[in-house]
Amino acid sequence: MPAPLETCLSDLDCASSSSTSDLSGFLTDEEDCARLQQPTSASGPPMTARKGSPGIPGTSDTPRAQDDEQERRRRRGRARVRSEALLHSLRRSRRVKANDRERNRMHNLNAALDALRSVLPSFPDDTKLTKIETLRFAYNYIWALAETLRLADQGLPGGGARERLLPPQCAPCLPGPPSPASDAESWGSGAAASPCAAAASPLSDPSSPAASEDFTYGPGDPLFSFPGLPKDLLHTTPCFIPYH
DNA sequence: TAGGCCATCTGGTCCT
DNA sequence: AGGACCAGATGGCCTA
Repeated sequence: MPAPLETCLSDLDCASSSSTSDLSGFLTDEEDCARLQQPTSASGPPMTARKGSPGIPGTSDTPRAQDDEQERRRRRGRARVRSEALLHSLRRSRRVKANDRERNRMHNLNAALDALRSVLPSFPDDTKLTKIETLRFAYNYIWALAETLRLADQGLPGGGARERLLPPQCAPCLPGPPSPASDAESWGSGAAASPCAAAASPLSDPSSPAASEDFTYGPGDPLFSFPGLPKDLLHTTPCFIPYH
């Protein structure tokens, strides 16, 4: 694992050549490095030209002391350029990795949406639902299915109502193994993670959005046409997701 | 050509 | 600290 960014940068605060010698790989072009430190190196001798001993205190105005001071400035400048390059490189590397994760996450989300589309009734023209249409349609579809079950359980004896009323497209909602069309991993391993788990609850609940008068579906709305469901049910159910 | 949809990048925030 | 999640920005593609 790479060292934390802050650690790397604090290591670079020191301008000595020994502390930066292992970072030269981050700069691909030493010439660029030298160019970027213009303020102190515009016309000075090369770094290796340093000769003689460090300046003696009290003699900093001698030509040799001035050369040493210039050399120290140049080294600090080079170290700063290297540290900025390292910072940029590490930030860039983390950004690229984060972008990759984000891309994967969105791909997984799209795969889940595709799985959802696959268990929804398809339209005759096979038009692919957009994301928002898929979510609204699924919401309405689940609501209508559960409402159908509720009415069927009220009016029909025995437990056959489900099998008779559920359209074949909703096989994953029936008890038993999940449909091959749905990727079990996309929904998680637990039963609660199943898309069918969400279908059961909100419909008979008086507090459900279904009971709200706020939303109504428009006549002929294609997203409210469910094959296999009683028409009179569809024409009396409120749509609690606004559809424009 | 405007508007809708989408993929991707990005920085911020939250969570483990 | 690193990953997940989120929302905003941006640009490409398509269609009416």
